[in-house]
Amino acid sequence: METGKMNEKQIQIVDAAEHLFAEKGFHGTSVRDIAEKAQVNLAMISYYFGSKDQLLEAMFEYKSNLMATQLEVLVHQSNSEPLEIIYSLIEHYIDKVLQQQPFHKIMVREQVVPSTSRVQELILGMRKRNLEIIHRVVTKGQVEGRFKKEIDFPLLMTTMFGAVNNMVTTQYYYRALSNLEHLSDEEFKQVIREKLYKHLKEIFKSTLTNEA
Amino acid sequence: METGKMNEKQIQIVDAAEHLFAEKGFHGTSVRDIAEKAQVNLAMISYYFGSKDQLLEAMFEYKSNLMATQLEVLVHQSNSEPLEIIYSLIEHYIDKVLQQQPFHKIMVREQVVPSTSRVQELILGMRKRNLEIIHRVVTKGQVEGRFKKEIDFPLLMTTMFGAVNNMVTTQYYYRALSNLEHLSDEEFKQVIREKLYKHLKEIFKSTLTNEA
Amino acid sequence: METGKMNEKQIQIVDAAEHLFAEKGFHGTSVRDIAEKAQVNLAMISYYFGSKDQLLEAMFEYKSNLMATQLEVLVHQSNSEPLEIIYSLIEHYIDKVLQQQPFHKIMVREQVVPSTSRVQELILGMRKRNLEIIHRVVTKGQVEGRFKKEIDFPLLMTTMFGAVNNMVTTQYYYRALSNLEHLSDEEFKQVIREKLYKHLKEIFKSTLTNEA
Amino acid sequence: METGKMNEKQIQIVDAAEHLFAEKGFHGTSVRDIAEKAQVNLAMISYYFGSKDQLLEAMFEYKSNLMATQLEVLVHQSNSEPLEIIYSLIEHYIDKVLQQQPFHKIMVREQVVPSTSRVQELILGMRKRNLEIIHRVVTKGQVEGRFKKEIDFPLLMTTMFGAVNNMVTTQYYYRALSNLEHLSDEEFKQVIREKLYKHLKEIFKSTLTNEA
DNA sequence: AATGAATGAGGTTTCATTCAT
DNA sequence: CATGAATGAAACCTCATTCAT
Repeated sequence: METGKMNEKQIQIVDAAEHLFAEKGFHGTSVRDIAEKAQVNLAMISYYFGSKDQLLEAMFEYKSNLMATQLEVLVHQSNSEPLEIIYSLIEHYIDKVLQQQPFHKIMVREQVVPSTSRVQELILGMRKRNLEIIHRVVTKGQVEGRFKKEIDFPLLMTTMFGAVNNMVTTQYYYRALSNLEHLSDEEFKQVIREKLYKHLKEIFKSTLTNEA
Repeated sequence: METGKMNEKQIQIVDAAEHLFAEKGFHGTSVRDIAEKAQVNLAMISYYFGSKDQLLEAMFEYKSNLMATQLEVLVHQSNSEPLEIIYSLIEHYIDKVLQQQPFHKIMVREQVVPSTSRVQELILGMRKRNLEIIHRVVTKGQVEGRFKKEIDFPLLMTTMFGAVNNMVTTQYYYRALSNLEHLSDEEFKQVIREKLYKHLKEIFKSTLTNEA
Repeated sequence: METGKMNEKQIQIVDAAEHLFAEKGFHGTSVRDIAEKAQVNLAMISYYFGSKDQLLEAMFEYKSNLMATQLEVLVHQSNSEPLEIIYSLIEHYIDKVLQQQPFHKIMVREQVVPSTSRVQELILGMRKRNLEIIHRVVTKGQVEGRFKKEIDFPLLMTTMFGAVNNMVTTQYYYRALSNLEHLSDEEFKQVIREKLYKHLKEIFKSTLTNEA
Repeated sequence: METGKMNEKQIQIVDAAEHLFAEKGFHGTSVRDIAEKAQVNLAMISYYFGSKDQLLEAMFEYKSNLMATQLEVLVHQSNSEPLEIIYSLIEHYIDKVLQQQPFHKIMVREQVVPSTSRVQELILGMRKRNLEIIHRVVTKGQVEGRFKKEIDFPLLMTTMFGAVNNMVTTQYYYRALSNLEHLSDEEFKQVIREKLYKHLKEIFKSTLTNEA
């Protein structure tokens, strides 16, 4: 399945699958469910994607391509301070996740298993790419003397990924515990976006620099 | 299923299920798999737990009780500074998660869906309990003038839960990215324990206090 | 399983089974249901009766003995006219069925299959005995010149059995169609008892004799 | 399941199920048995009917429609005497039952329980329809002064249903008791058809009219 | 290119029964 | 004598996939 070569029906299917996998998990979703939600003939899924597994793979190929595009641009465009670049990367990541919530829920579930499937390869690839990009910026900051010398990037990334993913996957709890049930979904999304911006920036700042 | 009233066979089953659910997900695991792994007759699972769903519930009841015990003790025993108490709570939480890794992987998966099942109730309950405990300590710190006045507890908790859970569920990636494959599982566990201790303490410190 | 040698627990079981078989059929009832209704340990059913099948057999032995007792007496005691004897036999049969409704419902279900099980043997035996008794009376009536010469007893019996059984098994429909829902169960029972008395006597009279 | 829209495979299944349910009862028959007898894949039964219960329902919808067709015609076509119309209705009913013996055996079993399932609804519907039709004819006879004024239709119907059903379900006994084992099945069917014709006509005549 | 029909495999659960005590 | 624990067999159903058209 070559990326970007999906026709309308295929996208319908992937979209339906995305929401269902996010909600009920891969195994908890039947191809029948997907066909129904996508308003597509049951056999079309095998016809287009070969199998349910391959549908998931295609989805990851498709989505990971959609996501990994502009990071490079972000880094190179800005000539500002390393911390500012980091900030914009953080914002970018949070935005992406909040835009692609269902897909991230799927990732949270599927990354649990360290199997060597195509899907895990893709996740690892995404992680690596993200890590390298931020690594370069951080190194730059270190060279410039603005960042600490000893920094555990993977751990910092884990913190960011973990905090954001946890917020997305457990927003229901967060909403209840913060008494934000009166907000619309969109308003609530804005609230957590801003909160995550601020919070993660502070964490990165205090972890990377010596400033308070 | 009353908690703490499990016999040996029941514990065998729950243990087997725990590992399989963690690895392959709830729907990805068949009761046959569980019976096989637990070396128990297939029908015994229904016999003891009624159904696969109820087995999961029983597991959550059982485990959540195992986990929620000593937090209170920790808080009340120590008469030291609020930050020290917080630190010990953080350590305690990290220890628990690292000890109960399979169970936490299950939680990560199952907490995704905001349904109103018994399981989600239990997760919410655990979260609430944890939140209240830390809330009290933080409030104490605020009253004593040691902590900032404006603190978003749920967000801070989300960060801790997220970072730790993400580390646990994606340790495979972390290990690869940090070039720690040469360590034994146990050594690696020690490493991330210490890293998480330090890292989260710093985050809490910088978030709660005005110190660097 | 010798008849009449049942202890209290066994009778409890048979009673429970009787009602459940009547309501849900033999196969539709599980031994668990029976044990529960009889408030008896599950294993006791196999223990006392050997198997579910044998429980049914024991029930039939027990019940058929209970039922077949006084018919002979009825015939011999009365020296009155044949038609009067027939009448009292009809009444006796109707009374028995109305008293033993659950058991008759079971019979209606179980007599459907012409297998050669012990149960069907018992049903056939009961039928034969009943037939012989009425046959003797009818023959007497014929000899005395009061009854027609050509009479199809089995058909007449079938009519009686069929009408009464159908009334018992479908009393729900009859009650609805006759607008008798306002009556209590006991009152309704009295009503259909009297109706069946009268109706069947008329049928027997017009079938057996030349009178209007 | 829309009536009359069954394809060949579906009819195969329903036919197989009909015979098995008649012989062994609904619960005594497994879907495996049905699939085997219908020479059809096991999964097709769920595929076409959803479940075993729904298969029974579909069967009842299908059969009850097959049966309820020409009664009206019978009544309206004949301009003859009420009693003659009644006679033709009786014959029609007996013919139907003898043609559809397996289905009637199922009805006898299933009508026992006064639950509010779809199946019982359908049985009640059939009964009501039949009752209304004969009711109109009887009323006509009463208006014309040919029939008695006080007649219990439901009871008379019960007698007819009961006698015919009992004959069908217990024909094995009847055959043995009447020494008709030497006849072929078809011959035996003819015999009981004629016997039931004659017998039920006499019963209706003597019940409805004042003639001998 | 697209699909309605069909299916083999495997899912969970319930069953009647037995066994050790 | 009685029973809680255990089990093999079979129940019904759903699954992902394929095939003929």
